[in-house]
Amino acid sequence: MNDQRRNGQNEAAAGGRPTLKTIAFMTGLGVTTVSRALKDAPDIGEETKKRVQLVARQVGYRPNRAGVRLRTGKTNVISLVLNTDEQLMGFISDIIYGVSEELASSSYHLILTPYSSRNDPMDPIRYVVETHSADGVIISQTEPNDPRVRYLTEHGFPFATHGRTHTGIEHPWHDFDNHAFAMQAVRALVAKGRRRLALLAPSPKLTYYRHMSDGFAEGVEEQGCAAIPFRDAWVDMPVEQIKAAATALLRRSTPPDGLVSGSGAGAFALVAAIEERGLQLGRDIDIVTKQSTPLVQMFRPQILVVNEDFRLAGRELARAVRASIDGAVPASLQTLAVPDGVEAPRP
Amino acid sequence: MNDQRRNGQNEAAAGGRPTLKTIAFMTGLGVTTVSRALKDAPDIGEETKKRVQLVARQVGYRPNRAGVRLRTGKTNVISLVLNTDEQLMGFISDIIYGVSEELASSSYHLILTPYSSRNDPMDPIRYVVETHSADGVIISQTEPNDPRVRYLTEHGFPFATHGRTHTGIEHPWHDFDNHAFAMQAVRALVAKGRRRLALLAPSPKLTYYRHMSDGFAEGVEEQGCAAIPFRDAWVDMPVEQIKAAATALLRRSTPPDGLVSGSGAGAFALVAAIEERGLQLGRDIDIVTKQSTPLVQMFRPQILVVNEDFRLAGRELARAVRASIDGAVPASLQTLAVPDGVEAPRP
DNA sequence: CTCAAAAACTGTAACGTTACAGTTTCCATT
DNA sequence: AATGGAAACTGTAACGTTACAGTTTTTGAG
Repeated sequence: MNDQRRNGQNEAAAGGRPTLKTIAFMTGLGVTTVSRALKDAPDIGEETKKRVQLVARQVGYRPNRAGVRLRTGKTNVISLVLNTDEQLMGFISDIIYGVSEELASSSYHLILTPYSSRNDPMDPIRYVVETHSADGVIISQTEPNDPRVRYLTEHGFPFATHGRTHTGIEHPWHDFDNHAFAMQAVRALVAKGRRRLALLAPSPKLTYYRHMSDGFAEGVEEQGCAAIPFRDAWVDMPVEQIKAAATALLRRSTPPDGLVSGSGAGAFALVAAIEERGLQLGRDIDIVTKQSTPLVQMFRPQILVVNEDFRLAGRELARAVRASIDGAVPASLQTLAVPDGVEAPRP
Repeated sequence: MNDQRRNGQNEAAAGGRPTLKTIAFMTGLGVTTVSRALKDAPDIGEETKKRVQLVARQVGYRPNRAGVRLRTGKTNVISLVLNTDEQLMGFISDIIYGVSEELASSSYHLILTPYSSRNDPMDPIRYVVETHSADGVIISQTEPNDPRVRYLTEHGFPFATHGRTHTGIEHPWHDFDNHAFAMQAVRALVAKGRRRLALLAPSPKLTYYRHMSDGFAEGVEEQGCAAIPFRDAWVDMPVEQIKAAATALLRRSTPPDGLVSGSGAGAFALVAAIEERGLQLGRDIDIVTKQSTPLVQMFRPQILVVNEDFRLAGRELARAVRASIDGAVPASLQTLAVPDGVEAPRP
């Protein structure tokens, strides 16, 4: 009698989506048992586990995220922190897709935490940590002495960065080997007979500026050719400005005959400046550029390209934060994508 | 005595982040009163509200999302459903940024729900509805008879679409006026003396294929010029294929002298095909293209462009879902972005 | 001064989950 | 037959919030 009344209350659950209570009622087990059976706990009988899991599947049980989160504190969310000011960062979508791919088979949801350069880049980081709105974060545009890395480390908050730092902190990261890229680029240009090279590098405040510049310098030294400074132009500025700077560069008394572009978009600006000046790609001058989509290459087959796989970056970053959340040591979560080499001009 | 012991228990809250209990303890009020004071309920005294809100600010109180979500069922999340197969959908990042901008000032978080064309596009939609992992969804790549729109409507689940449908269902949407775009493009080309026009349209399965094609046809009729079919090529296929199709088109006995491209990336393929054929842009042939970044235009100043603002689209979509969640009627949540007109070639 | 009604405030329960501390059942030893 | 212990299962409480149904206090009318 008493039991019947108790069970009667459970019928309430029949209305919405199934909960542990629903399954407990259907199997005649306790809620705790059901919970433990579903997570394959050792103190539940094999027979029972099978039965519970079967019923759970039949009724389409999905754990209520709010319940889990409230009880355990685990959000099952990974936050990707993005700077929304970037205009030409088309590859960002590839990173996002890569992260998504990796998280698809997990229980994690991906949330985007945007910020504008007009505000403090620390704001979104502090927000996530303070409100614990995610279990881990992915950040990009890392700087040599990145305060976000310090903050996250100090707070023991799991994260992974796209790009390394010089903080002296061992933290999870994924990076493209821009040093190798620049060296390969220089070698390829020299092999084509170019002797006066210039590099369109990223903004000096970013870590990979150093890597790319150093690689370039090392390549130039190794090959014994001339490096012509590409002043006041970075890959992350508006293409019009890059083009203007490139035009100025080409007007010098000793213009470069080989250019290296640190981004796919930058290459367009360089090509535009070159052709406007009446020079011919492949004859008067050559370009090696990074590319993430075959846009430039299809357009100007003479261009030399090195592929950078941003989907891979997204996957690696997601994997790294996930492992970091699970307690892996940072030093084991650092991956460097080595470029395949310079792709020859298309026929 | 009894009271003292009770309050003593509250000290536990001092450890982590502040909760309603913390504020209740600090102000000597009940938890309920604090909760109501913070949401400006009418049955709380002005004096008390001020005091509570002050303390809340001082201790940096932020409502626990899991608590709210568990109790009220509201997730404070909006899901953006994305097809991760698209390679060249660089503008997707602009939509994302637009959505972010609009949600930044609200309590909503943005979560990304990806899917691959290899699976059923309904999967992510069903997932969100069944698990109630968001309060509303934004979907793109709408088709005339989109099953997702039917499903969401039937389930009374708030959503907004990027692109209209022909379902006969009044639902929230934002769209770019591709009909107007195509007509403007035709007029601009005719004004330049072009008489044989071809359109690089989107995939026929998408709703806006109709809009753009109809606009093109109407323009051609109005201007009394010839429409040359652009066979087997759509803006959403790999650029190499577009280029190949364009090359074939230009080899016809009566090739077009004016091209309309439904996407910025497509324009690159067209320019490549044109120049490879030895034709000169602005002299032998003209192109009108949609663009979201000034890449093409900077590169080939002769090109005619119509701007499409994807950030705006993101903002409008976010606004629409939000309003839809708040119960606004769908018919009031439909916005059409009318193109500014064709931008003249740059000097 | 009384009393009704309005204003201001509060305790309890519940959302769905899991950690913890049991309790019951069953079996192998003595 | 008693007993110790392992195996299998369960109830309670708590995470932080809010709806609901109160209770206390204040106010104003008579």
